[in-house]
Amino acid sequence: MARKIGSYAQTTGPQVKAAALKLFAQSGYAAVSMRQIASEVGMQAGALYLYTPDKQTLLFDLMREHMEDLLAAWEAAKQGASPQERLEAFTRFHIRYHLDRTDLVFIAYMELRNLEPDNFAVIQSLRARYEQELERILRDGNSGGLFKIADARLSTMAIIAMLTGMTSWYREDGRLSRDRIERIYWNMVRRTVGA
Amino acid sequence: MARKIGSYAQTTGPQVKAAALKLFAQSGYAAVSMRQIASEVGMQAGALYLYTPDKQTLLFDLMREHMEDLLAAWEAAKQGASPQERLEAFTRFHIRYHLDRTDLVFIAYMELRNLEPDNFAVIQSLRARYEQELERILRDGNSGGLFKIADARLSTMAIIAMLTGMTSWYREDGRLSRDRIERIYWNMVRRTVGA
DNA sequence: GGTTGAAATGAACGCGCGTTCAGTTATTCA
DNA sequence: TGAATAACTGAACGCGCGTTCATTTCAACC
Repeated sequence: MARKIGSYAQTTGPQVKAAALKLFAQSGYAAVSMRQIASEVGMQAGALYLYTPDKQTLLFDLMREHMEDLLAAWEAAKQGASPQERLEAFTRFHIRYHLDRTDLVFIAYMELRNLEPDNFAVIQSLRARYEQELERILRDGNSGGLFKIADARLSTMAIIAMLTGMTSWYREDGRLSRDRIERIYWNMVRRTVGA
Repeated sequence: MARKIGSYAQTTGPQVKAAALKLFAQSGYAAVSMRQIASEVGMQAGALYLYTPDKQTLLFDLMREHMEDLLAAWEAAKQGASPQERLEAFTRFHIRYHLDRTDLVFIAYMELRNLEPDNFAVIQSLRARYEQELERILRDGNSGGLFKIADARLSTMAIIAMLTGMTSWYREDGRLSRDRIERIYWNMVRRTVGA
C-alpha cells in the first residue's frame, strides 16, 4: 500500500492539478467534488490522496504556485529605466501573462473566500507584493512629475482591476488579436496616469 | 399548513433575502446551506420554503432584482447632453450605486457560474443592456471626435472593470471619502477615453 | 520467476446537504 | 369562543460529500 507519492507522481501529480484547475475554474471550488476531479483524471477518488493531503491543499497549492510564478516571471521580465518605460513593461507583461492563464487568474481571485485563514494570509501577502510593484512605479513617476496621479494606491487598484478584468471576456479566437489588445490597453493605462 | 406566503411575507421574505445575500457574499452560494440561512433569520430550514421554491431561485432573484434595480436607477439618473457630460453622469452614478451595494455587486459577478443555464441567460442579457448604455456613450463621443478611443467595446469593458473593482477593496471607514473616490475615478475615466 | 513496493481500487465511515410534509402554534375575525 | 388560516417546527427522505484503508494490480528488479 502506498502512502506517499512515488516515481509516477511526476506525471500523475500534475494531471491531478490540471484537472482540479479546470473544474475549479468552471464551477468553483465548493461546487466541485473530489469524485469529479478523479473522474476527470480517470481514477477513483481515493487515489487523489496519493497526490494531495486534502481538497483544501489542492486549491491552496494552485493559488500559491500561481502567485509565486507570477512574481518570479515579473522579476525576470521587468525592465525600463524611466517610470513610463517601467509602466509599459508592467502593463504588457501583466496582459501577456494573464491571457495565457485565464483559469488560474480566475481562481486566484474568485476562490479567496474558500481558503482557510492561514492559507488566505499567505496568498494575500503574495498578492500585495505584486501590487506593490505597480504602486512603486506609479509613485516614482508621480514624484518625478511625469505622471499626474491623485492617489497612487487608488490608481494601482484601478489599473490592476482594469487589466485583470480582461480575463473574464477574452477568447482565444475573439475579434481582437492579443497584440492589438495589448497596444490598446497600454494606451489606456498611459492615459490613466496622465503620461 | 401553509404552502404559500401570506401577510407576514412582507417582512419575513425580505429578511430571508437579506440573510441569503449576506451569507452568499461572505462564503459563496455553493458553500452556504439552507440551514445556515434559516439560522441567520432565526427559523428552521423548512420554513424557508414558504418564501422561495428552492435555493437556486433565492440566488437568481437576488441577481435579477439587482440588475433590474440597477437599470431602473440608471434610467432615472441618466443626464447630460454632451457625451462627456453623459460619461461623467454614468461614472458617478455607477460608483455611488455600487458602493452602496457591495454585497449584491459581488454576488452578481461571482455567482454567475452557479446559475442554471436559463437563469444565467436572463442575467447576462440584463448585464449586456447596462454595458450597452456605456458603450453607446463612448461611441457617440468617439464619432463626434470628442473621445479618442481605439475600440469602444474594449473601453467599455475596461472602464466597467476598473469601476466595479472598487467594491472589492472599498471600506466604509477607509482612508478616502466617497466624494474623493468619485472625483479621482471620474478623472481617470475621463483620461482613459482621451477627453 | 519470485519478490518488492508503488499505484490504484472500491467499499465503507459519518455527516450534512436540499427538500418535503404531517403536525403544532399563533393570529385573525366572525 | 371557536373556526379558519397563516407561520413555523422538527423529523425524515435519499443522496453525495471528503476521507480512510484493506485489498488488488502490475511493472521493475535481483
